[in-house]
Amino acid sequence: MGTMTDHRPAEPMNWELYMPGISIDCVIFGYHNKELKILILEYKKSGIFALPGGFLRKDEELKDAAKRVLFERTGLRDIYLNQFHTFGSLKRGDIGPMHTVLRKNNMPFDNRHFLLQRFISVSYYALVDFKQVDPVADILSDSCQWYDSHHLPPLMLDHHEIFEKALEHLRNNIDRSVVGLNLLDDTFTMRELQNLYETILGEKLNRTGFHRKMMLSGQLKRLGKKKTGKAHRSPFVYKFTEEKK
Amino acid sequence: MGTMTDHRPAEPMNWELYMPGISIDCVIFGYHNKELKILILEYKKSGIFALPGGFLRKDEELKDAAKRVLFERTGLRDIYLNQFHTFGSLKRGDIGPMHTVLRKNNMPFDNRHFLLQRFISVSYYALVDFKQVDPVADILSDSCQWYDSHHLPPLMLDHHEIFEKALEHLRNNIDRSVVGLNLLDDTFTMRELQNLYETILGEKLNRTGFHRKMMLSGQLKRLGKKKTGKAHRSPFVYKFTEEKK
DNA sequence: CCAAAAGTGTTTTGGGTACACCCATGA
DNA sequence: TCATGGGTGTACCCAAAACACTTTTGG
Repeated sequence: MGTMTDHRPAEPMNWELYMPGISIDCVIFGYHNKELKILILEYKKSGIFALPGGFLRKDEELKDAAKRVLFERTGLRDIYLNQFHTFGSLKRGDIGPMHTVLRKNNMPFDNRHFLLQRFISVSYYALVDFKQVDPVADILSDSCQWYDSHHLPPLMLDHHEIFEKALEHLRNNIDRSVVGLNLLDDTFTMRELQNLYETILGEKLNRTGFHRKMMLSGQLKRLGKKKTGKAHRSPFVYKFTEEKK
Repeated sequence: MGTMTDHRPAEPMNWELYMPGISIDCVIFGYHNKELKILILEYKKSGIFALPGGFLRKDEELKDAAKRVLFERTGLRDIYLNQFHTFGSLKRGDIGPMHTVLRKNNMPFDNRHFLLQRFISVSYYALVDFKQVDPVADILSDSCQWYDSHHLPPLMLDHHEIFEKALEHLRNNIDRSVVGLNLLDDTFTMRELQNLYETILGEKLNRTGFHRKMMLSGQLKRLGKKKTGKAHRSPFVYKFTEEKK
């Protein structure tokens, strides 16, 4: 769509309401066509790509801020959000890119502008339903869209490092979380679930072993058969016993 | 000892050099007499207990800041330091305790004092050699000492929650790190190493299984026998093959 | 010789992988 | 009936746990 909805800030931000020097960045994972997708936004007219991020309000819990940022960028609420690291590299203090953004947008600023300071980034990752996301650009960015994780545009500052660390955490925690819950349809075949796991982990898994492990985990409930129209036995479809978050 | 050494700041801090709103807290684990110890400092004349913490200089890498803070509080360098979480609860904005500290110390301040703002805390944990630590109080605190992790004093703000999360991370990562390297003497018996693991994990471990696993890990080198003076076979002593950090 | 703790060999178990085989389906 | 992919039983491997046994030491 691209239309501005009322919950998303259309007015210039009042920087006084925000904690200086602290940003929140989100690595938002989606899944489509056996590809792991990441949500990336592009700043207006500048050709600068970045993870969707935001800032911490002075009266706001850190976790709430992450949820709000995610909501403002994707319209999604109550998503599984995981804080995984805080980045504080001095390279983050490179004001070049943001300088460009402000200049290209004819926004007045001096060197003490809120956006031109050093930030440390408290970073979260989220798994969201690819199909339910309506990426909408905000006042500073003119595009917000999914990129295949293998073909990301060059990202500003250390955002690529942030993405890599998020992926590392996602891979390490894949067994402890119900990964498919937000990344697949309500019902899915075992092969579809396995494809998702293989995409995230970046490696092939044993088919029968995967099948057995998933069934023994108790996370799955088997429903009826699915007609594929293909020349082979029709697979069962499954759903997660846990409710969608 | 308690004497001020030259590397520790004796002068009032120049708050201009520091990032506002960002603190660094360290959960420093030691080990002694089958007890897990935590380093806690007490603010002068106020009866307020806190984790040793500090602030991030504007020109400083986050990780370097954590190392510096640890150094200033314990005199230890180059310790295994692990960032595990960033805490941002609004309760952290409770200025009561710090207000008390400043007042009791007759330090001039107004409500915009650096220490009286909301902080988010980037938190690290470290494993240090109990015996090599010379806890020295700094300008704001009048004691800095080890506490048994089961008998901590009431800690300010959310510091107890920080400690609990650090312990959780320590337990989860115990297999992936050479836990005893800084927590035991240079040489130790297998039983002493097992005692350490059991103390950290808070549960009994199988003796023979532990023995075998440790030997197979390749982390240990067996040295000579140790005379215990007890009425039983004398154990071997071991050391880590990896160098002390 | 006994008790206590250390060290080690043997057995059992359980999870993971590999492989074989059957099943269902449409061409 | 063949090819294809889904589901399941069986065999095997390896690491961890459980157990038994021996060794060493001081009393």
